[in-house]
Amino acid sequence: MPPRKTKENAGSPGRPATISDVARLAGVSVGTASKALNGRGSLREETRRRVRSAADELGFQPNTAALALNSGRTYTVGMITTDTIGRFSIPLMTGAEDSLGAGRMSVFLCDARDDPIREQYYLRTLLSRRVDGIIVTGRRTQARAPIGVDLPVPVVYAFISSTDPDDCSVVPDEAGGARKAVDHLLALGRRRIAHVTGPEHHHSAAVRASAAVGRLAESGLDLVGPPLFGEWSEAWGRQATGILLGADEGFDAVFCGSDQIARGVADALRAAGRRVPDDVALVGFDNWDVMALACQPPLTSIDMELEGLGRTAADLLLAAINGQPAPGRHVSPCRLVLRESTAVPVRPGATRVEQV
Amino acid sequence: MPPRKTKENAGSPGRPATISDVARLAGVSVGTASKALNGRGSLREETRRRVRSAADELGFQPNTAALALNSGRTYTVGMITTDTIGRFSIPLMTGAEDSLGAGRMSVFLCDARDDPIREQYYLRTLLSRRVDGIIVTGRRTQARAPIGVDLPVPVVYAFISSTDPDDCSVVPDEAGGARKAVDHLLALGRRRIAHVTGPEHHHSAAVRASAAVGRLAESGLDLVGPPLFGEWSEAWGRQATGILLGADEGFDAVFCGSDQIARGVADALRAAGRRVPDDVALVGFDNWDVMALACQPPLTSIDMELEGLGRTAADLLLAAINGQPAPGRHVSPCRLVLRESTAVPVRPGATRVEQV
DNA sequence: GTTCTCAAGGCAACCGGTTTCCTAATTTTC
DNA sequence: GAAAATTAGGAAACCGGTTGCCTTGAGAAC
Repeated sequence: MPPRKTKENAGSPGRPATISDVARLAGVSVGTASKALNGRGSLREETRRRVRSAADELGFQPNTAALALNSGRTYTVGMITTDTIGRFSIPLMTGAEDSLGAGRMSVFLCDARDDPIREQYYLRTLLSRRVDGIIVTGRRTQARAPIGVDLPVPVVYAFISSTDPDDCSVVPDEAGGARKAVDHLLALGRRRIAHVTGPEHHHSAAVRASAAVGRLAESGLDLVGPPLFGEWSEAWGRQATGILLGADEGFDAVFCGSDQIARGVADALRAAGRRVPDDVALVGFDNWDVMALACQPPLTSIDMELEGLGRTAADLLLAAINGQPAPGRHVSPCRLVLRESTAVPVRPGATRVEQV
Repeated sequence: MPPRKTKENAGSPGRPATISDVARLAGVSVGTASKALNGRGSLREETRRRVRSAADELGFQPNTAALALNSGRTYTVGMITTDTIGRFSIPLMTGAEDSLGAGRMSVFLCDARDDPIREQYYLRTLLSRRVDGIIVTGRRTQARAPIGVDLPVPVVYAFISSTDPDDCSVVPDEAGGARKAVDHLLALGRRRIAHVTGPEHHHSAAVRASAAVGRLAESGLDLVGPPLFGEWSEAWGRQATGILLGADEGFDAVFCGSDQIARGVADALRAAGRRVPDDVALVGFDNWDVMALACQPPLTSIDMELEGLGRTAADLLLAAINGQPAPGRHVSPCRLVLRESTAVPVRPGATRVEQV
């Protein structure tokens, strides 16, 4: 007795069933089979049923290459991370993939590793595969040269942006996030705020620092000392704390350019006997759970909502594919996430208000 | 004057050039154009040149859907992460993508988010797209039910493994890694070793713990106290350290089930006045740079070489696609990475030997 | 009984390539 | 100078679907 073919393995693992197989089994022509399966043409209900059950029996799945060939659409998009896939790319990818999957699009993943040659190679590959659109992401928010000019498909930049203002980019409002951090500290009554952040030449560090300085100026205040530019590391956070503690000026809050730096600051403050948040309130940036939650105490931080950013980018791309492009920079707000590093000590009768 | 068409934007952004366009421009038939571009048939060198330059001028890239249709191969593989894309998936994906890209394969990314429905949906999608193969990854090393039976394409499981021993799986040798950690501590002369790790029901925690216990037993030693099962968090590391310090037995080393736990242990030890590595040597697991390097002191750890694992998985998949399947579990070794948390204090005349 | 109408479904072109087979032109051979 | 051999390149089938158009047959209208 030959092996019984079930619905699941029918035709497998040999060659996947084609519509000709279905048509033959149902006793109709391929054209009719196609119409039956897609609800086109005028067919008897009984015929449609026969074709459908034949398709089921064979486990028929239309070959998307064939569909692509005559629809001109592949229902496929490319996602190029210009630098290595990392902590920032993941939520972006997850969000984008989420929206695209809902639109029945599949995603080609391309990791260009900061190599322009790889990038162009992937671009050619994607175009050759006739993707319906491309999402470009990266680790840095700094604007970059467009990935190509006059491309035959729409492109959306997510997190990073394109230097061409007519390209569609979706970026987090880092400056707004920095202002929210400062506003929060001011609302807590802190007036002597220091800023420790990453390299001065790093776009995010520069933007966040100048936004923080700007907001303080609006309140007639100055930062305690200049912004301390260094590395995006805990070690730098610890080191910078030493600098702050050694200076003449006192401080009652530190706004950090990243959660890693903030955590280094927290550790160094604790080692020096300063209490967080009582003596020094602390705000980080990124809301990276691994850092923010493990920090002692857990860290108030600015969340760039990257997953939402990825979803927005995907939605804009889908719209562009459908002929509704939305060129330009789309700035999406950051969110302040409150934790104990800025918690106001609970006083009887006081109500804790979350501000966003 | 009409916009000058350059080599880059020729034909764009309208419709991408087809081989018919190339043929027409070169004044030959499509068949001849195809032969010229692929080095087939017998053509005059001058004709080939004419066709090639026409293709260049139009920026011609063959439509891969058409290629797929008559070669039966799509040069495409699917990568399904059964649970959310995370810290472990990234190096796996990077490694796999690396090997696959070298084989001119493109990668479809599918994030199943621990949802069996999504997983099956993605599987159907991939099969409909006629991928040449599938890589299944996940966050946990525990064996899982096969993603499908009698699939028409080869499947390789990476990091996770399939419960079907005939499926091809590539997994890290976690037990071997744990033994390397214990061996290292023993070689340093430590005899009173404790173990702090994740949840008891978590496969990795169980495997690593029992391998550590087993290796100690081979040396006639016991763990200090039972393995401390808890969470994969720094907080648990700190808490477990409290338990260890409160117990009667002394300890001179802690092997931790993860770098996060190890870092919690390091912080708690320091807070309690114990020196690392002088009083207590510390080994982590995962070699997660963010944790291992920021730890004070930097953490000796076990690296599962996930990127290599991803590459291996991809290589095995490519081999299977080319008719050379290698069924079964493929175990790949872990590597001990030495850092200061187990550094032997430098004595004059002593040479530091790295052991792997 | 003849013509008209309409439903049902087959035929074939098409999407963009590759490849096989065949023809026409040129060169070689005697 | 005619036959054979070789070369260059065109025509068409094919991959797996979709779709417009045409054919067929049955029932309705006259």
